[in-house]
Amino acid sequence: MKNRRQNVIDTAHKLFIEKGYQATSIQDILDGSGISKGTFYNYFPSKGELFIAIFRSFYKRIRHDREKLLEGQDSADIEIFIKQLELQMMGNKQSKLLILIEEVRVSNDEELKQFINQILLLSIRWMHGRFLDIFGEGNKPYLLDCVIIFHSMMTHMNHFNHRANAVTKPEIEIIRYCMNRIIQTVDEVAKSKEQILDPELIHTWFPQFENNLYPCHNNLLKATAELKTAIHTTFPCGEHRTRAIELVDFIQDELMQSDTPRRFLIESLLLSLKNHYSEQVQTYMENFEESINACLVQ
Amino acid sequence: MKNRRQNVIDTAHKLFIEKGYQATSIQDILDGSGISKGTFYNYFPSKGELFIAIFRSFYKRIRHDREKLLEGQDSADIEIFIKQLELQMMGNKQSKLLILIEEVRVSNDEELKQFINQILLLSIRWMHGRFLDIFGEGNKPYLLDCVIIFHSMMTHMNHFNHRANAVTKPEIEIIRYCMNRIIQTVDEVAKSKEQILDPELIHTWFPQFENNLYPCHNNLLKATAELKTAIHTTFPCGEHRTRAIELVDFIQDELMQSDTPRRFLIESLLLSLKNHYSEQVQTYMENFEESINACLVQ
DNA sequence: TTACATTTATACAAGCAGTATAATGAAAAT
DNA sequence: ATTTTCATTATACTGCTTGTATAAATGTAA
Repeated sequence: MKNRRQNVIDTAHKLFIEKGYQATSIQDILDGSGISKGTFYNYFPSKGELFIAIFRSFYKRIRHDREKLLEGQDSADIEIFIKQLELQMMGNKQSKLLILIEEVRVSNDEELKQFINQILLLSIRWMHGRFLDIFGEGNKPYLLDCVIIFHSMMTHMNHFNHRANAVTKPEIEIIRYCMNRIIQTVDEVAKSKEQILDPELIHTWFPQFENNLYPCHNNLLKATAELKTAIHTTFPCGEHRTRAIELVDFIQDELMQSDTPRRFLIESLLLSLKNHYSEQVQTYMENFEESINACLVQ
Repeated sequence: MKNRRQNVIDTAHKLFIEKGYQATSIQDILDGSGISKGTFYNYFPSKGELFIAIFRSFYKRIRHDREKLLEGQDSADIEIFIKQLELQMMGNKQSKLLILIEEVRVSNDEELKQFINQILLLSIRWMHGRFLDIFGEGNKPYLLDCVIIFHSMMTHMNHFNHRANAVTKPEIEIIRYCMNRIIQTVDEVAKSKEQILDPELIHTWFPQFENNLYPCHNNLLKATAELKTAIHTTFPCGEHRTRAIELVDFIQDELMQSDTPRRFLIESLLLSLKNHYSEQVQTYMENFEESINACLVQ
C-alpha cells in the first residue's frame, strides 16, 4: 500500500527531527511505524534511500511553490526573490531539513553524501540564476562569489539567530539584512573588479548541462515554465487561461511529486489541453509533451 | 610511555584524514599503531577523547603562534590580523582539522559535539575581540553580526575555492577579498544602524566568564599576555628582555602543550624569573604565578 | 477455491564501541 | 637475587548497529 509507505516516511521524519538521523535506528522506525523489518526493506533499499525519499517529498513542494511565486512576475523584482527565500526558510524551518542535511552531509553513506552535495549545488545554481535576473548580465563575473557569500551569510545568521534563544528576530528580518548587505557587495566588487570564483565553474559542477532530483525533471520544469509564460502572454486574463494553467500545473505535479505518476490521467489531460490550446502555443506544447514522455519512460 | 601515546595520536590523525573520523574504526588505529585494545583504552577513555587529544595537540600550537604575531604590535593593525588568519588557514589546511570538525560536529557522541561547539564559539569570540581592536568600540553593536558574516564567508569561499580544482587562488587572496567586503559592511551597518544579534549574546554563550580547552588556561593566557606586554614596555630592547620573554613563553608552553607539565622545571624557571625581573613588573608577575598554580593543581 | 503478492517473525552475518580478565614481560624495590 | 608492581597483550564477551535470508501467515484478486 502507498499509504503504509508514506506513513513510514512520516514516522521516520518525525524521529529524525527528534533524535537525529544517525541516532535513529531502523528498529526505532520499525517500532514507531508498526511494520516489520522485511516490509521496511521492501519499501526502501537502505536507510539512506529512506532519507532521500523524505527529502524529495518535502523539497519538491518547496521548489514548486517557489517557482509559482515567480509566475507572470518581473524576475528582476527583488521583493519576489525575498518572498521566495522566506518561503524556503519557512519550509526548512518546519521540516528541519537543513539541520538533517547538515548531519547527513558528513555521514558514512557515500551515496547519500553525494545526493546532499548535489542538492546544495542545485541551491547555489538556482540562486545564481536569480542573481542574474536581479543584478543583470553585466555583473555576471562577480555573481558566483556573491551567491556563495549570500548563501553562507543567510545560513549562519539564521543559525545563530535561532540559537539566541532570548530574542530571535523573525526570518524576514534576516533575509532583508542579508539582502541589503549583498546588494552593496555586488556593487562594490563590480566596481573594484575583484573576482575569486569564475561563474563558469557552475557548468563544471553540472557537466551534462542538466542534473536534478531526476534528470528528466529539469527539462520538464523548463518546458512547463515556458508553456505557462506563453499561455500568460497569449490568452487574456480569465477562466479560460486559469483553467489551462491549472491543467499544466496538475500534470507537472503528478509527474514530479508522485513516485508512480498515473499515466492515464496525464495522457487524458494532455489531450484535452492540446485540443483547446494547441494552435496558439504549438511549439511550447510540443516541447511540453516531449518532456512529459521523457519522464514517463524513466 | 609518552612516545607510544603520541604515536597513537599521530597514526589516528593520519587515518582520520585519509578515511574520515567515523569511517576509521578503533581496530584500524590498533593495527596502524601496533598496540592492543587494552593499551588504547588505557590511553584514551573513548574514541571521542582521542579526537579531542588530536585536536588539542594541533590547535594549541596554532593559537599560540597566532598570539605571538600580535606581541608588541598595534592590535588595530589589519595587516597583523590578516597574518593571523593566514596562519590559521595554513594550519587547518595541513592538519585538515576543519574538515574533521565538520564531520564530528554532527556525530553521535554528545560530549564530542559539545566540545566542537565550544571550539567554534571560541573562534567566534576571538574574532569578535579582534574586530573590536580593529573597528573600535564605537562599532561594537554591529560587530557580532559582522563576525558571523566574516567567519562564514571565509569558510565557504575557501571551501568552494578548493573545490574549483582547475584554478585555486592562494589563501591570502581569499582573506583579502573577505576583509575588503567586511570593512565595507561594518561601515554600512554602522551607518544604517542595522543589528540582528546583540554582542552581549557572547556572554550568554560563555556563562562563567571564562571557558577554554581547560578553563584555567584562560587565566594563564591573559596573565601571560599582560606580563609580556609589561616586560616589553618596562625593559629596553635587548638580550635581557628577549631572555625574559623566552622564559615566560616556555613556561606557558609547558603548561598548555603538555599533558603532564614538569612541575620542577616550571618552578625553577619561575624562581629565576622572579629574581631578575620581579621588582619592575611585580603585580603582573604575581598574577602570572597565581594562574600557573591554578593550572598545576588541575 | 486457487494463485499470487505482501507482510511477519525470526534467525543470521558482519561490523561497531567498549568492558573484563587472565597471562606475559620488564623494570624497580626489597 | 627475589619479589613486587605496573603497563601491555590476547582474547572473549556484551550489546548495539545495518542489512540479508527464509519459512510461515495473511490478504487480495481471478
